[in-house]
Amino acid sequence: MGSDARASLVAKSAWPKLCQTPAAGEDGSLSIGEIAREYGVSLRALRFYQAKGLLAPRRYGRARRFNTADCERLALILQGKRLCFTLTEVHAMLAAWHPGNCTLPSSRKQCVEQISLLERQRRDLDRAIAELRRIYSGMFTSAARPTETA
Amino acid sequence: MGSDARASLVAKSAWPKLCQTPAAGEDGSLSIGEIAREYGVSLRALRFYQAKGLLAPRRYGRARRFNTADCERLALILQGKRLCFTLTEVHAMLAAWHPGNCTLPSSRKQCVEQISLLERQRRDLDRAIAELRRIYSGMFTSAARPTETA
DNA sequence: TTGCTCCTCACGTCACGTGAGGTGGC
DNA sequence: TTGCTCCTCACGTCACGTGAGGTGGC
Repeated sequence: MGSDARASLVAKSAWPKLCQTPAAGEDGSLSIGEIAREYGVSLRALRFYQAKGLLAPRRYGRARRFNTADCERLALILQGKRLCFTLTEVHAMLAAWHPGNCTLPSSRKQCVEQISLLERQRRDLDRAIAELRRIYSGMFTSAARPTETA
Repeated sequence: MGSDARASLVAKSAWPKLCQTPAAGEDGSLSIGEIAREYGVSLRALRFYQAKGLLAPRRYGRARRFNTADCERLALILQGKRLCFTLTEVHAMLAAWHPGNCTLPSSRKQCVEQISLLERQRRDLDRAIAELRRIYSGMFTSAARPTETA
């Protein structure tokens, strides 16, 4: 292991032109695989968030490196998704976001409107569940044993 | 109006080769515009359901005509959507559906599984709403007036 | 040479929305 | 000629999933 570490240092002191990837944990940054595991998201999702301008990891050659600020942004993105905001909305909120703010939605209006949107969705869900339960019950009454529901 | 109706009858008795569209209501069938208005769906949605094999209206030339059976199928499709089934699921349920059955899901298993899916979604919605309310409340305590929530 | 991790296209999914450009009968 | 209704492509939206084909270091 000791000779391996030394070999790594040697390689670092003579960085090749096309591959300047820091070794894992060397500068506290994470590879795409590491941040994916850490936050429970797919590699594809991370690349997609970057393509949409939500994340902007550093590049070392072609490889991505996510630092602490990137991790914080990802946490905010995932909070936004949990709260059912679209990525377009998350993008706008991140643009208006300032350090020290630990939650994504920054205005009362955003909260109120999202709450009423989600409450409407919940009512639709409640109706669907109630209708499914009625149908389920009807399957017993219309079946061979008409007294089963009694 | 009388002469209009007669003209329509004349036209019917000498149907042109490329346009055999029956006049509105003449055979009880509906044009795409009529069924769209009747059921509150878009023309695009109706064409999409047809492309997916969920509807199969008759053709008179290029125009579509929806008869009573098509209307019944559309009602079932819309019920399936209200119950949050995917169109793929609706397609399979329609294939297994037999006349006299007035609801779409035909097995208890389908009902039970859909109910548990929707209940899971409702729990996620509940959590999101609760989190948004906490954030909203926090905006008052962390703002200029710290006693506002008391 | 094999295995692992990373990369970039690029098409697929889901349920349509939205033009574009054309037809047909009053 | 205008207005209405219908038509067929075909690309756009949303948030990724899923290969395909290639690279780089151990």
